[in-house]
Amino acid sequence: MVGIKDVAKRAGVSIGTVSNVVNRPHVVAAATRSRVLSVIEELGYVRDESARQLRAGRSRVMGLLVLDLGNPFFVDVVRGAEQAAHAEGLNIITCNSGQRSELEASYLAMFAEQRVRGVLLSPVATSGAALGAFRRSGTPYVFVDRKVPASEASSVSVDDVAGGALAGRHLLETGHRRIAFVNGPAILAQCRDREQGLRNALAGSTAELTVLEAIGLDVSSGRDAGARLLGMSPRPTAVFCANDLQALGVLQAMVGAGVRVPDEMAIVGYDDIEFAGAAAVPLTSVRQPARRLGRTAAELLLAETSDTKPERRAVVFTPELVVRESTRVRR
Amino acid sequence: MVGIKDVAKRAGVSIGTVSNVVNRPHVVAAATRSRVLSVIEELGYVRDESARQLRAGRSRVMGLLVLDLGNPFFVDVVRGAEQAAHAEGLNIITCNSGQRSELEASYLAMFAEQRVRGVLLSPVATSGAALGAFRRSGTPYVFVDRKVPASEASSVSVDDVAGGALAGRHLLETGHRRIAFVNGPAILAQCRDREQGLRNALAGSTAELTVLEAIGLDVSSGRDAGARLLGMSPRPTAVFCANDLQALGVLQAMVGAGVRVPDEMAIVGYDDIEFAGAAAVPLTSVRQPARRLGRTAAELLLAETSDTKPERRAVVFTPELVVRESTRVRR
DNA sequence: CACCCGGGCTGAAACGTTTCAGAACATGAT
DNA sequence: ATCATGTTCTGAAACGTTTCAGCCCGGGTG
Repeated sequence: MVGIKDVAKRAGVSIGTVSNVVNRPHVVAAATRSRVLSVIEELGYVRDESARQLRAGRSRVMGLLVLDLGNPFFVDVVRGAEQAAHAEGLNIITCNSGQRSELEASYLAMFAEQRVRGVLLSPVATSGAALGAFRRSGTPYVFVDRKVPASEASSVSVDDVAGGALAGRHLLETGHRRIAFVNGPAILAQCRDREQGLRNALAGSTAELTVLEAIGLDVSSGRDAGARLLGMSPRPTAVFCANDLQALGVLQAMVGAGVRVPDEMAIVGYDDIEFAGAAAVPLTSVRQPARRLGRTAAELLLAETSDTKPERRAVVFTPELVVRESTRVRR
Repeated sequence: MVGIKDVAKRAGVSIGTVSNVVNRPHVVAAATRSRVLSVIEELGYVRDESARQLRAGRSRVMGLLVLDLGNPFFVDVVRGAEQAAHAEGLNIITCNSGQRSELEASYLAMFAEQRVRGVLLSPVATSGAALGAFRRSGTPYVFVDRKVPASEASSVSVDDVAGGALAGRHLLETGHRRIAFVNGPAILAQCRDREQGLRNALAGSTAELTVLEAIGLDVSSGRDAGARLLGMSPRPTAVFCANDLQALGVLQAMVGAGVRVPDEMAIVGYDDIEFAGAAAVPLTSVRQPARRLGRTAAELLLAETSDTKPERRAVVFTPELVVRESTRVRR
C-alpha cells in the first residue's frame, strides 16, 4: 500500500511537504505542488484516514443509529441528517439496531471505539447499561425522535402526545364512538405518548377505547391486530395505529375480509410515510417532519462539537394531521 | 481522553500487559488480569480503533453502498449483509448513494481512506471515473445486484432478463395483448435487462408493447407513468413496472381514476417488497431474494479478504413470480 | 553593509495502539 | 550447583499521518 513516504521519495521532497500539498496547498510553491500532485496521481496514493485521525484527534464521520431501517420514516431521518452533515464536510455512517438492545450496545461501542465526532441516537430506551457505558465514553450524542431533559443531552423530537390527540379529536369529529388503538412495544416512549394523547382527546367524550397490543411496529403486526379487530363484537368503527406500517397491515386485513374502509372501519396511521398516501385506500396519518428531524439533530450535534459549546437544547416539533380517504366521511 | 497508558500507570503494569489483557487475556496471570480489568472499568477506558487499525493494518468494518435506501429491497440487502458480517465479528457501515454519481464517488473515496476491509457495491454504473479511481485504491469489493465478468470482480446478482421474461409470460398467459412497460433510468442495467426479458417473452406473440420511460424508480414516478397510461388510447390492459415502488404509484393512479385492477388494468411489479403484498390490491411481483443477495455478497467479500484467496465468482440467483390479486383472472 | 523578514522547505516528535524480543523469576530435572 | 523450561511481564519499535520549530536563501530596509 503506497504511503506518503513513497510519494515524498518519488517527488524528491520531504513528507512534510507532501502533507502540506494535500492539506494546505497554498503554503507550497506552485511548481513543487504540481509535481507532487502528479506523483500522487501516478502512484494512486490514498490518504490513510486512521493515521490522520490518530494524529488529528478528531474524526470526520458522524454516527447515526436508528431503530428500524425498514420503516421509511427513519430513512427520511437518515436523509435529513446526511444533508446537514455533508454541508459541513462530514460523512454519516448509518447503523440499524432493529430495536434490539444488544445490537444497539454493539454499535454504540463501535462508535465510541471509532471516536466518531458524535452520534445521533434513536434508542430503544433512554436508560440502561449500554447507554450508560456509552455516556461514560464521552462521545457527544443527540437523541433523535426522543425527548430527554436538556440537562442530560440535546434532543430533537416530535410531540407524540399532541399527535395522538390530533388523531383522537379527528375520529371524534368524524362521529366515531367505538375506537381501537393498535399499540407497539410499550418500551418505546413514542408508543406510550401516542396512547396518552389519544386518551386525553377522548377523555370527557362518550367514546369507548379498546387497546390492542401489537408485537412490533411493522406490517405483519398490523395484520395480526387487524385480524383481532375483525373478531371483536361489537366491532369498533375506527382504529388508530401507532405507526403507518401497522395501519397498512390493518388495512390489508380489512380489505381481505371485505370490510369497507372507511365506511365500516376508519383507519388513522402515524408518520405519513410515502406508502400511506400511495395505498389504494390512502391513509389518514399524523405527519412528522422526518427529514427536518434528522437535519436539526445533525445541526445540534455539529454545534455541540464546535469550539463554542452552546447550551443543550430539547427541540420539539409539532405534528400535523393529514386527512385522506381512510377516514373520509361519506354521505 | 483516557488511554492505555493511564490504565497501565494506575494498575502498576506496563502498557504491553494492558494490551495483552484486552487482546490475549490467557497470556496474563489471573491476578494481574482482574486488577487491570477493574482499572479499565474504573477509568472507563475505551480502545481507540484508529490507533489499533493503524498498527494492525486491517480494519474491522465493511462498507456497503446502496442505490436507494428508500427502496425496501435494498433495506433487505442491508439486513442480509449485516447478518453475514456480524457472524464474522465485522461491523457494516451503510451509505446511500441515492443514484447520484457524485455521492457514490464521495463515499467510495471515504471507504478507501478508511481502509475498510472491503466494500459491497451496488453502483450506478459499472464503469466511470469514480469507480476507476476506487479500483486503483486496491480496496476489495463485490458487486451487489449487478453482474460483471468474474475476471473483474466477484458479483452477486439476480437474473433480470429471466425476471422480465417471467412477467411477460405471465401476462401473455392471462390473456393480455396490449401491454405497457414502465421503465426506470436506462443507465441502470437492471432496467435494461428487465425490458429485454419482457421483449424476449413477447417475441413471437401477437402482443403489442408500449414502453413508458419514468424518471426514477420511486412511487411518484409510478404515479406519473400511471397518468400517462390513463391517457392512452387504446389503453393497454396490463402494465409491468421495473420495480414495486413504480407499480404502487401506477396502482394509486388507477384507483384514483376509478379504473379497476386487475379487471381493466393488470399490474405486475418487481422486487416483491413487503408493501407489494400489503397493498389493498396486492401486487403480483417478481421476487428477488434480497436478504440472500446481501448475505452471499458479504460472504464472498469475507472469503476474498481471507488468507486463502479463492477465485472470484459471479453468483446469479433466479427470480420467482409471485401471483396476487393485481393480475388475477376473474370469470 | 548589517539586519530583518518572509516564503519555502526539512526533520523530528507525537498520536495510541500492537507485537515481539528478551528480561526476570520460579520450577523441576540432572 | 547447573541447566533447561516455562510463565509472566517489560520496553521499545513500528504503523502513517500532521504539525511545528527551525534552516536556508533572496530581497527589502535602515
